[in-house]
Amino acid sequence: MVGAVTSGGDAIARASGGDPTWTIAEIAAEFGVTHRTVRHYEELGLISPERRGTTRIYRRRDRTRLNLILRGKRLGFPLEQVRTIIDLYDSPRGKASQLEYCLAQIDDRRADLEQRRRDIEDALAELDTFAARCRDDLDRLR
Amino acid sequence: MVGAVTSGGDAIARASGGDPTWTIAEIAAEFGVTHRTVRHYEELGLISPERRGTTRIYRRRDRTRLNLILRGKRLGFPLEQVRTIIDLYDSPRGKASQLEYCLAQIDDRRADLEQRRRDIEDALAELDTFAARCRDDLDRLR
DNA sequence: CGACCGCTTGACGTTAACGTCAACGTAAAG
DNA sequence: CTTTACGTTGACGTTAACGTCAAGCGGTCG
Repeated sequence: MVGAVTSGGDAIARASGGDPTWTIAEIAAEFGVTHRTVRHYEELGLISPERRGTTRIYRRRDRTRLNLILRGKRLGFPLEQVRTIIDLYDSPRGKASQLEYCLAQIDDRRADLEQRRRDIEDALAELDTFAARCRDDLDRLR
Repeated sequence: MVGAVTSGGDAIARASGGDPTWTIAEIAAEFGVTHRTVRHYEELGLISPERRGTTRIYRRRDRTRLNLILRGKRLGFPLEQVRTIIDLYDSPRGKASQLEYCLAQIDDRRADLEQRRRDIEDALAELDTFAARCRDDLDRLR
């Protein structure tokens, strides 16, 4: 075994010289999903790990994407929409027209996220007033 | 036609004396969903409109619930989870034990919503730095 | 009175996001 | 060299959230 490994039950970095890689099982376990889920994301083109022969090899880039995907899911975005934002993040931005398109897309996403933020603020505010009423009622019962 | 109606293409309040009611078509149109969707929510027990004979009659209470449902959907909550929060809002709160249960539930929901808010803040922050980089690149192209 | 409109119920279809199962390859371990 | 563990490709199953007919009922308009 080579290389300084921080260990601790985590997935272990392979390829002593290069950057660390992970197997599908390690990735799945670490992100709290099944290997089927990971494969599903690949089928949809959300991630595209390298192959050593037929075996999938995951790198940092894939982990970054998985984080984006799972956050998107927590936020309730459909995977297709998650794809558009991932594609946005590594779309070609060489030409001015492409950059302007990116900026436009970003504005769209911003608007969407801010709508959700408002919804969340509203929901939290309602919960708070409801909780206050509950506490009042509880106090009055004593 | 009786009663002060603000009109304007909106659904019109019926039942001159009592409180306003709406048909399923009006409700659906106003909330931007299909009547099938409204019926689906009823099948899941999320709303339970009155009946005049066989026809559904929607009141303010149903509209409140529909607002909760649709906001829950925008936030990506499954309808079953939406139901739990709706049920929470009009659950019995006469006894202290019930009020304490409510407060506990509220804390759960709060935690969930705050996680989502963090996710959204993160996503917005990333979008912002990405947008800044895009604008930089764009400036440098001139 | 017939036609039409809106409402209702039932039942089957569809899409997204996986779950699950079978069958196979391969590489290290006994 | 066989067993065992992990990985891979299909392919079909499942659940949620509706969509989409089909068929029937009840008022009202001409």
